[in-house]
Amino acid sequence: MRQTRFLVPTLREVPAEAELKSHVYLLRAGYMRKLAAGIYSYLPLGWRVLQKIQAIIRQEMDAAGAQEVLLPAVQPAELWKESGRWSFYGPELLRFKDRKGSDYCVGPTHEEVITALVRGDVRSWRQLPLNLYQIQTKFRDEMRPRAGLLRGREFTMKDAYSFDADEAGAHRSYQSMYQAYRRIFTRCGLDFRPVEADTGNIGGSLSHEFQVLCEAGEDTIVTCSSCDYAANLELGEVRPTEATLPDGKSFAALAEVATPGKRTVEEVTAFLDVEPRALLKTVLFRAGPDVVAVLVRGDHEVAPPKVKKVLGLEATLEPLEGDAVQRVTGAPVGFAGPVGLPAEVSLDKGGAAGRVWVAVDHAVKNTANLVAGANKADTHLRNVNLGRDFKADKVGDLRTAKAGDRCARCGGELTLRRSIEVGHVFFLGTKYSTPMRCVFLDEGAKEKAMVMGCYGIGVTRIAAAAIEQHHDQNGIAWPLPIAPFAVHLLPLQMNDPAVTQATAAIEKGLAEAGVEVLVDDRDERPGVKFKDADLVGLPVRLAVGARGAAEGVVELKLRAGDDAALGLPDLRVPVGEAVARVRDVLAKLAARTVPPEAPRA
RNA sequence: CGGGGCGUAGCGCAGCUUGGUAGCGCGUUCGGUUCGGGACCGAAAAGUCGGAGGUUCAAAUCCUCUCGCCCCGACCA
Repeated sequence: MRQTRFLVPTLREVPAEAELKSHVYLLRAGYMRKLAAGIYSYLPLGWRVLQKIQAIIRQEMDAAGAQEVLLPAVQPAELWKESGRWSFYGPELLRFKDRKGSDYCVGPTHEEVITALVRGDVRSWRQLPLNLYQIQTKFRDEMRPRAGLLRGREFTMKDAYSFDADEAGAHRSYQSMYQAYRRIFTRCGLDFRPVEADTGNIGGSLSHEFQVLCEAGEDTIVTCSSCDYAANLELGEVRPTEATLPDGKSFAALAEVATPGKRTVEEVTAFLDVEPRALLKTVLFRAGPDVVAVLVRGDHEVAPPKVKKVLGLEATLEPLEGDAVQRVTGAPVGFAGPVGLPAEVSLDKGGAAGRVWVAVDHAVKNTANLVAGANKADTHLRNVNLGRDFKADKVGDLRTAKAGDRCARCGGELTLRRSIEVGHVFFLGTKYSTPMRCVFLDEGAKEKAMVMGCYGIGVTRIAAAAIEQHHDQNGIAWPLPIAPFAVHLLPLQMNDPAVTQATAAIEKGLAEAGVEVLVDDRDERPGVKFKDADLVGLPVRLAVGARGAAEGVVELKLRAGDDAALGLPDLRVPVGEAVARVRDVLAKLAARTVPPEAPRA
């Protein structure tokens, strides 16, 4: 491809709107342009990258037995009312009316559509398992789009849905997708971790996220330094510390202390001159009609997904609002404590009474003589102890992990790292198939709900994440499999016959060898071409200069700068050998992103 | 949605405090000299100053209201 015939509008200056490197370079190097907040046009280079990523996804999905379909972007409200999400999804769902006044939405995800499709055409156990996927533009009206492609409102997603006859089959489908995802992200050149994740609003019982390690990410994951345990921060398990609790005789006497206006951990610790770890923090949640009082130490944070899991709750935990706190504790916000909490409470006036659960984190159990709220305005209690002063319905791991905590599996040290979620797999069970009557007849002619899984990949987000992991101060350095072209060929003087001849010969040779090459045939000075080549970030650069061309040599250089690592001690390559050398280098680069598992037949 | 910031030529910005001719750099076009890490000289095109209303003889500048964009917090591929 000749660059004079290819739209690559590079910018010398950083657009004011961009901050993150991936965002800056995608704009500066001419990969995309913004149309509105979180909505982008992909220019030829950008579209080639997305197509490369999509091709990898298609290969792996097909190899895993999934079939590609394309579902509508515009969806009728009826379907969403059937699943209940028309009212639950919230303002992220872009809704509109057609000319007849009927409600529609632009699909943010496709569980409803796929379930409606499958229930109509799949009736027999003989047709299962079934895995359908699509690569499509999604729209989510995000409250805050940011960082270019990392969080757009319109984005490209691969979503897959599996349907099985039973749980065991569904687990096989889940595992198959999990392995396919590992291969996909490896092939995209990403440094990632599969982590245990919360099932969130999509529901289900099992879920993993694929997180790309990167400081610019919005997520935090915990990883163990000794074993391969990794989880989303909100779920990362912590091994309880050794009990420091003295026996009952060492409990100091319970005592009230006046703490006028001191509500927060900071205020109370400063006022009483104690460490945060000497405090007991009581956080109240609403869980349906019930209340959950979660007790963690002052230096810890509650992890709601863990609480939900430990208590085995169905309902989601919502923070309890101020007047409800007053109703439960009899005190204003800031003075809640475990001592003397009611066993039952009616949250809403005249409403049914709900239970008050007390869930205690290990660290609270293992620490003696804590300071806690007294359930009385402007008052705290000293020397509060589990067992003597209050009882727990459940003791468990309820807090967010901190760096330096111990791994629950092996006792190794936990590390917190920032990351970008590029994929998510969910085991759904019958969450959608039961209410939407997606059923089949089993071998005994008995009607059963299909067991489902759903699997998403952020295609556009992969492009951004790859740049976050592969760039330097001069621009992008694409991993070969998703680079828009493999080779950037730079004739440095367009008026030198030896240069243009050598360039044409190499271009032809590469084309015949099936190597994708972009030729910078613009009448620009060498400096401009080098700068733009660094910015655009193609893996291999071939520079053809007048001096070299006269001697019959060109310069072969890797964008990532690790030429020596690939056995390229000398940048100068004879023109006649250039194509062979490039193929050799490309083969070595390609070997870097081959998944460890054996290729499929 | 809350908090902060910004809208002036394709991009980056100045001008606004103290109203009066719309400017600079880059890019673009034409001519010339250059040619291995964003060259130089000369000429040129290009802006309803985000929009609406108001104050004024006069508004990019002052006032009001709007729209858009970016960044920080609760969500997710």
